[in-house]
Amino acid sequence: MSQNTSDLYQVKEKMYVATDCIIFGFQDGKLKLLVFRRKLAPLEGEWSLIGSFVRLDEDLEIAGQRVLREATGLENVFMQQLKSYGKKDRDPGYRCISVAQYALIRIDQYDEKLVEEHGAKWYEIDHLPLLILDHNEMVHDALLQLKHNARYKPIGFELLPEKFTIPQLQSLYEAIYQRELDARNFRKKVLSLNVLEKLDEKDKTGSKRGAFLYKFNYENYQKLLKSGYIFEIA
Amino acid sequence: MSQNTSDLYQVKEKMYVATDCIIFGFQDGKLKLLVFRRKLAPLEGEWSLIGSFVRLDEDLEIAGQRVLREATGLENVFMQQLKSYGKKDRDPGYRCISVAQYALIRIDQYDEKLVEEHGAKWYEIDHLPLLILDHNEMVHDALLQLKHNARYKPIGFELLPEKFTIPQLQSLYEAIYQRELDARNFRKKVLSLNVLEKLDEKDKTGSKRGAFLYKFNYENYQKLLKSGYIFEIA
DNA sequence: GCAAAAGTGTTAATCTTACACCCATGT
DNA sequence: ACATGGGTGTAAGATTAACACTTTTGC
Repeated sequence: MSQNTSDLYQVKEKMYVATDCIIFGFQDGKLKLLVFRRKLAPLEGEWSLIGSFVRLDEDLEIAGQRVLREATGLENVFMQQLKSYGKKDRDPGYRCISVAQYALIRIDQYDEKLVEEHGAKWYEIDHLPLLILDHNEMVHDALLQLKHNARYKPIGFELLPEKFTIPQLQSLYEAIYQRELDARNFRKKVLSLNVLEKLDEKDKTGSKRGAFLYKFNYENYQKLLKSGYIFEIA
Repeated sequence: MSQNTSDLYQVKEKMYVATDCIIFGFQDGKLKLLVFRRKLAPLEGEWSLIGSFVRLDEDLEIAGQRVLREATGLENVFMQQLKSYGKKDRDPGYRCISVAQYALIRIDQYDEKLVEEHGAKWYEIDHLPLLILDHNEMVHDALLQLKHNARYKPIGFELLPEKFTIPQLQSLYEAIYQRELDARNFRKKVLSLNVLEKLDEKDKTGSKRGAFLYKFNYENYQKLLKSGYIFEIA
């Protein structure tokens, strides 16, 4: 009976639902995180992940895409739910639960300009500033998840340009795993999966000799999955 | 400017936050799910996961433990967050986001009685009834997660009694993975991890000869982790 | 011509898989 | 004595890990 009473009581208790975005990028061989100066009190001016309250008339996933669009101008970005943070006192102002979602975006000149306009900054993942609330915890959890997921799913490619070289891909994985990989074994492994399509172009930015460019072939990846073979890098 | 206006507007929009529990158990060689008859309109009497609104003054994790306690009488149960479900129209009555958490519990006679008192029923995982809302989707996602996590973390033991035999453990993993395992290879693998402590007792319920009982040794598991060796079963 | 990154194979070690018979005991 | 599940080892195949030199080209 006391249970029922309390249940009825609780029915009235709505709370704020926010979504915060952990935005990863890759540039100059470094894994980077996009952080923002908070624009509202309390904690105005502190470093923070970008986030927003979820609207009553929008799906959670849509809210994440909206936040990203409003903050960076980017659309159709790879995004995946991490987990929800719901400690009762995680936000000092009011009771608020936050659904963290992480995004992988391709940094290029265009993006960088947009980002600057929005007052944001890319930080190297191992030189992050102190973030508000539980945002550092979110980043930590997201990085663990990224390390894990990049290994078993081809999500790393979301961080690279459409055309990339094998050394670039290796450098990305080294940044994610935070350890060095053997170039010969790495090349052998990724090529053996048959999901990379070799192009007739070379990228000369990385060396005088130039390295061949590749594209990720999604159809071949689907075939790989159907064959029962397990995608795994490192 | 229109962004700012809408942001301010949105600040007022709270919503219901619920948590739903996917409760797994293991009995008679089968992986089972605990489902409940919904007690409130709408959809009263339909099969459902057990859940509750999260209270303003309780952590998300605590809410999960409370739900489980109220529904089954069990305390200190293994529980882990799955993900949050936030489609805007997932609940026809009102806007509500649900944080799904999955629990692993040891079924025994005592538990079964409690469960019955609460009007719940254990269903085999591959003969589930139709559940309300997006609950079947939650179960599906939880099962995928369980398959994955049981492989890399010693959470399977949460489903077994404190003392168990190797054949029981194998049967559990077969139920989770939904495929048969080779008895010799399985035994070799789990014993090689050095996290099982062999007891001087035998369990005779499974055969005339009886099988030795083992206990999971958490300290040894910690040592295994520190050694850098990767826990993996199958 | 030299510095700098791209590209290429082999071997040993490890891990995984497949597979068949004897053991202990209750009936 | 027999039926039932418990317990044991080995060999072939697959995967991983370690390792060094040649190629190309801009300067």
